[in-house]
Amino acid sequence: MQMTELRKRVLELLWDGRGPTSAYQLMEAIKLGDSRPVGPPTVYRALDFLMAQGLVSKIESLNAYVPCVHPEREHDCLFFICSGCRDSIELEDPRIGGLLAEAAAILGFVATRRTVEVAGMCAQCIEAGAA
Amino acid sequence: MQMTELRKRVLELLWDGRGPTSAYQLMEAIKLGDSRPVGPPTVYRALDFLMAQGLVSKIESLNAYVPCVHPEREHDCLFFICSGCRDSIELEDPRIGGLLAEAAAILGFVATRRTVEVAGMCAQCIEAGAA
DNA sequence: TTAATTATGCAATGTTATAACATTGCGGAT
DNA sequence: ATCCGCAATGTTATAACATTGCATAATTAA
Repeated sequence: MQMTELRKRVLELLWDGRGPTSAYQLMEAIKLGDSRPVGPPTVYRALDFLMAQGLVSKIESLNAYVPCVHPEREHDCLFFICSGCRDSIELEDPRIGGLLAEAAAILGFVATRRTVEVAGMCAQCIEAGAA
Repeated sequence: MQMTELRKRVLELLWDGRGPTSAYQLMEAIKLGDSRPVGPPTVYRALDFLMAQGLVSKIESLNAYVPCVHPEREHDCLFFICSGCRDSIELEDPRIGGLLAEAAAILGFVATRRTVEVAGMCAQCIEAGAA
């Protein structure tokens, strides 16, 4: 289990990208770059690895991927996704995790993954008058 | 804007289904039933309508659809999705909506849609020893 | 009736993700 | 030295999910 060239490349592309990036966009970017082209499984495997390391999150409502802001910490990510600029804002709020844990406990449900996403429009895009 | 036969049929199938149902499963169910077969756009349009009415929610992390438990009320849905039985449990917790609204306000973000999903295993499946 | 709107049918295509199998390259054990 | 094991990647094909564009039918409004 190690950070190979390919995996590093995918992570860098995610950092460079402006907002959530789809697996196929990553493939395209790799093909255009210096590296040799890769197939879908290769990209998805790299993404799986990066997600397992907590370096990347998937935005389920977009089927796209973003680098995590706080790779070092355990992350209870919370995403705000702007339909104007297509970018996402990542926040942390332990209280939400707390409420979800509470609800899970009442149900006797053992949680393994959380998805909290809010779609809408960011302050800048509202300012800019994006409908 | 009305509840046509097709839309009613899709809603009934979602009610009858045990857990989140994909659009293609719905197509299959319609084909097997008495009605004449329909194509993907037809099913997706019916789902869009039902979601707009607040009768159905999409589970983003499954690409599948469930009927809403409280169609009448404004719904702040919160889904617990079991990887054992593939069923989902819908809850309401206004406090989560409150926290998300608070975070949005701080960002100046105008929210239009929320997705809160917790994956894991339900009490029954744990009991049954599903790994 | 006509015209406008809304709903559906249909074919093709686009997008996202995985299955199944083969290959490479590197480490250690015989 | 060679063989084996293993993680990573490559390759091909296909599964699964979703939309576009245009044509037709049904419903409503004037």
